[in-house]
Amino acid sequence: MNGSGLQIGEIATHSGVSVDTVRYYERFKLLPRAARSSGGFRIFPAETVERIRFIKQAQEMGFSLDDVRQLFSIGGANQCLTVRELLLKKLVDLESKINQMRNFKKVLNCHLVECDNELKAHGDESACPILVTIEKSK
Amino acid sequence: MNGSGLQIGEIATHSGVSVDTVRYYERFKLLPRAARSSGGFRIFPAETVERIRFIKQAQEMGFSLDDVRQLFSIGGANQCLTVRELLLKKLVDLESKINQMRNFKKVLNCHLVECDNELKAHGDESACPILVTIEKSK
DNA sequence: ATTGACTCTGGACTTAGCTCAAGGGTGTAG
DNA sequence: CTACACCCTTGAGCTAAGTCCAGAGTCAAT
Repeated sequence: MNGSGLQIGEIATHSGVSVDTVRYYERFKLLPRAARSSGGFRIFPAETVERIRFIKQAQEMGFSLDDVRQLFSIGGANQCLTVRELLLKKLVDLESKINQMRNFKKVLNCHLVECDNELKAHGDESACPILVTIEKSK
Repeated sequence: MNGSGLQIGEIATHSGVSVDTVRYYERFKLLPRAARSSGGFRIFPAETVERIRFIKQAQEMGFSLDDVRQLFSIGGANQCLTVRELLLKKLVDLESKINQMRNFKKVLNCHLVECDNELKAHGDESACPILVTIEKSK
């Protein structure tokens, strides 16, 4: 029963989420309501897999499902501006997040080095020096 | 009533969270149980503010409160290794996250440019080109 | 002694994003 | 025709990280 439509299970495994999640996304309008077989099974177009992957990626980047739906729910004219603003805002977020991360990475790295030195010097027995330092790290 | 102890409200405003959150953190063992006044009011040492800020920062970096508590809950010897592993894991996470973000930033930037061009070319009336492109973006 | 701002505890409620369960139907291979 | 994997809907439950509430007590100032 497979011209070029996929069942929910196939979609799920190919996109790396659970069938429940796929249904959830449909309910949540992140996916258009899928066509149904005569018996009521959902039949998805193959692109759905890509779409779900996109959703997941956006999510990782700090977009909420609501945000993503906004991106998708663009009808015709004029709303380009809305999308633009959303993207712009998220871009700024991403940039500052990246900077914060770089910083924090340094802090953690620093702790790691201390940790290693301590281990080398006194073995397992010594108290961890990280916590002392961690309190001071802005 | 202030030698060098702070009330919960002061802690809250100085560290930028709500009093409820401070109490929550105490219950959750992210803060040591605070001393109490004769009447039962919590009295915090000033460092608590820094500690809460650290928690918030770690959280931003993708640590869960549970992770943070692990960092804090180090007793004495030997657990240095545990902390080490946690930090190491988080560092790797951070790095891959940063890369993902760089990537996604490019994708979004690309969309923005298209969006702008479209607006310049056809004004508000044109359909947003982002969505077409977005579907294809891995 | 009264006011008004602040705090206490315990527990219920919230939001996002799933995840599970119950009870039943579908599709196909043997 | 029966087995078995898969699917359906509805609706409840879960986790994280708070947030809010009621009813009561505390503290400093007037």
